[in-house]
Amino acid sequence: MFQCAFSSSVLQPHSTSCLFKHLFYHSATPASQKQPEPIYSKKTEIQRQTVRAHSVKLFIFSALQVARQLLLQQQQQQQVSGLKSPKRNDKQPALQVPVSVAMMTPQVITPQQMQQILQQQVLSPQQLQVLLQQQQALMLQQQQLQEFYKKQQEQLQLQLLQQQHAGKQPKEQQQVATQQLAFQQQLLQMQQLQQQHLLSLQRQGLLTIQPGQPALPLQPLAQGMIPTELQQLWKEVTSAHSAEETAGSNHSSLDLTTTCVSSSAPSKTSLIMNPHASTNGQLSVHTPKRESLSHEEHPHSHPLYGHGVCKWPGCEAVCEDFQSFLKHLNSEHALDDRSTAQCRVQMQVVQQLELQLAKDKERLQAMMTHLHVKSTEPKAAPQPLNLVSSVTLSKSASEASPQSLPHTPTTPTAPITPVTQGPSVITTTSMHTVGPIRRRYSDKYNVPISSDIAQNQEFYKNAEVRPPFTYASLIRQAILESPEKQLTLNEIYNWFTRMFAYFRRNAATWKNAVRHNLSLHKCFVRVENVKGAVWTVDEVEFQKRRPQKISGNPSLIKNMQSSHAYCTPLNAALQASMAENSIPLYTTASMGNPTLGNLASAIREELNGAMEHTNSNESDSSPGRSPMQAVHPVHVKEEPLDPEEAEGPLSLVTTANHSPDFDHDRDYEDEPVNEDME
DNA sequence: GGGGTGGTAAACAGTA
DNA sequence: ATACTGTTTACCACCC
Repeated sequence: MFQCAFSSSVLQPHSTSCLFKHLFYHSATPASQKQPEPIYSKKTEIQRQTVRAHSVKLFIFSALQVARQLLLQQQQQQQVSGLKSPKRNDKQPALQVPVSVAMMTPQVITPQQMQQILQQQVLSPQQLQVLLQQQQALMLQQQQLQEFYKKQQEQLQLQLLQQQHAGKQPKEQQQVATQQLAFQQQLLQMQQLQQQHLLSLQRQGLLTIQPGQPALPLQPLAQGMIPTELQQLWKEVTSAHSAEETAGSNHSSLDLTTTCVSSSAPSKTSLIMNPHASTNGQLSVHTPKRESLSHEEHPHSHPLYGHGVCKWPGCEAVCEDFQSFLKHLNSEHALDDRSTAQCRVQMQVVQQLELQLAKDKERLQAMMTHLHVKSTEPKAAPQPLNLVSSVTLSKSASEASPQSLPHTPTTPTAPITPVTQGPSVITTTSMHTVGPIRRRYSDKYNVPISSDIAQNQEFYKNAEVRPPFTYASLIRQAILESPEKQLTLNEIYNWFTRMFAYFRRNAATWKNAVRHNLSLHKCFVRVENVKGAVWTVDEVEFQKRRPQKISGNPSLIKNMQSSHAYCTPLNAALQASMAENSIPLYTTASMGNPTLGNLASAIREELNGAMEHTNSNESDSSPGRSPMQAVHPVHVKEEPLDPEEAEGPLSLVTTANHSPDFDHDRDYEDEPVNEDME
């Protein structure tokens, strides 16, 4: 603002280019890109402490207007009294001096003037302090610049004199001309930059310029520029800059002049995100000047304008052409509290999105790192199963997506069935639990392993989620999924690693557990084969122990038995059962709405076994085909991962809501009825 | 509190 | 000798 470039700058210009770079930097560099350089770190600090609020900004701006009037008088006095050296004024082209002086004499306010300001405008002590500090800095700066320009002028003068004395030396002439031209160009650039800020001010409503008013003099420098005009321009520039910086002080990426893509409608904020505006700061280069100049080349390049519609969030006003759009933008979306609030909202939105993006990136990186590590695991454990697992892993890696991570249970690849993913999606730490898990939730709560694995196949493959099933259930599933319904120990290992990312680590532990279970449970039968020993499943023995679990919920069994239709009653029973058992992991709060169908499948699967134990022959749910009819100890499943084919209970689920068909019942019905009645 | 179940660790033996 | 396979035991935890 008035503190801008010249205010506290300690610039020691050693060349005109340096000077103008400095100016250009302050005028063209968006607030979002500005780094707290020493030049104006003090300034920014003051800004942050004093002029952060918009109201304060406007207030100071008004004060600046007063100061500007005083400065105009001062400037005139300076011109009259001859601030410059008479020598320079003598032969120097008249146009250069005033311009340069104007350039070098920004709103330097004397303490007396400040007092006048105080008399006219009520300034708070803080504001006054700011102004005084600025004033001092400005005076310093002015002196430096004047000295600098003196030297420049003298140098030019000397060169001109040399030319005159030495006659026409085309080379030197050309050099001087080049210098002057460069200088003029730089000044012209400055004018353009000032014009940018004028336009910016216009857009922000801080400066009112009539359309027909030649407020943006673009005359060549040779035509001269009234110092007061330049001074005014400069003040506008600095004021505009202060506005920008003040507004941007809250957030590094906020540039009120350009990046205000905020949304008045919170629900639309994420959708309105302009891809161009999301470049975070790059748009800030899109200054009004460039708009005014470049939109003639690219008439519709404004990020807030497209397809004849104002893209200001929540606006969508139709603007026939770019000019009308600009008019609309300046009138409807001027710098006011509303727009500022919208920008702040958008700022927060962007912040959130950036945060989210950062998290997702980090997550992706972690996934890739993890998968990469896993892919190298076979080297450490050169086993056939690991080879297979590595192959599977590569596939999984290619399919891996951040959504598959357990942190994002709502994502597509995450387990669709909240029931089955309940224990899996709680936390990451829970998934990586190495210690003993005393209960396998799905086993306990009768979740069908086949359907769970089938539906959450990708999830289990990619996420190190411990499957909520006992080793016995998993082993059995692995064996039943095999074409021959028999697997070697190594093949079981292989299945574990292939199907579950969790079992790609701590191999010694879980393999020991697998062996332990194979030996411990009578349901696993070791069969000597030609190639060696294979393991099979004795479903009878396996089912013997399962009814125990559901026996704890006789009401559910009763409900099931009395139900002829599986849809609603089953779901109701399931919910009731959940309520009774107070299964926290299956609550909607933690996992979203559970898929009742899948829950029903869980119950159905378990009920198949339970009911077989209680009243297997009265399985009313399958009038045409009792579960026993579908029994086949070795059921070949070519597509074990297909939910419809993987296991009966799932089929029950999927079909139960449509028709009580048990064509696919083949899981627990495998065991003979007689043995179920045991 | 006891029994059943499940997970983990470990020892041990046999085998390739 | 080593790794794998298979058995067994022990301990602990959870649930009923």
